[in-house]
Amino acid sequence: MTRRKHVRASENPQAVIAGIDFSADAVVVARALIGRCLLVDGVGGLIVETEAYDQSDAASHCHRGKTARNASLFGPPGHVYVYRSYGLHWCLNFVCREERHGAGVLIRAMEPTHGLQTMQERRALENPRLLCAGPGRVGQALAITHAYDGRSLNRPPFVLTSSSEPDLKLELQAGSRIGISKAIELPWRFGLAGSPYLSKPFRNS
DNA sequence: TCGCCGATGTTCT
DNA sequence: GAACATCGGCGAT
Repeated sequence: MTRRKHVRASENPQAVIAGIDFSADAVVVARALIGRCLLVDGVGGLIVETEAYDQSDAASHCHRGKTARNASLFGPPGHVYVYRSYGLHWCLNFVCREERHGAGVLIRAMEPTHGLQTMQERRALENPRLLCAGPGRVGQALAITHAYDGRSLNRPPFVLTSSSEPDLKLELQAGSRIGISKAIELPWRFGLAGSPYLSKPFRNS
């Protein structure tokens, strides 16, 4: 029997964080992230909405290759990619797949659980339901800036942990991604079913 | 409740 | 010059 050529992602232990193998496909990582707890300097909550972006996908920042802005998308998996959206908002992504390929998961919404008062002050907003309901809002609530671009999710200020109840069955929803005009047919938006903290409800299908 | 609009950095045509 | 992985405010329904 010949030696296996296929390199299992688990052979890259640095890419496994909180039980998630970030060298897997963006869709796999995007689904796995739902229900995980993300803290930045001790502030954050449960991830309830994500979107996957892949190099083969015309809507992705990495589709047209590496530039100064998206360089960290082509770096090691399990790191962070931060970009400025519409010149105003900082949006948080997790890099996945292998180096050189470029792929990531956009964190679109969270359920605030830690540092609620800090997030309310940063957002100048009381309503917990709207604190992290959208990628720009997540960036503001967690005080994300370009300074975090390229950092490892495995090191401070980032802490990514499994759910406190690992046996809990999370019901996931999938649908079209939001705010894009290309590749809208791909059902690469994922969310925690029934969560009131989503940026937008999922259409019933 | 809906839709338009302005703010504005990076990239592409 | 236009598009863009957005958001909040405003006026019209």
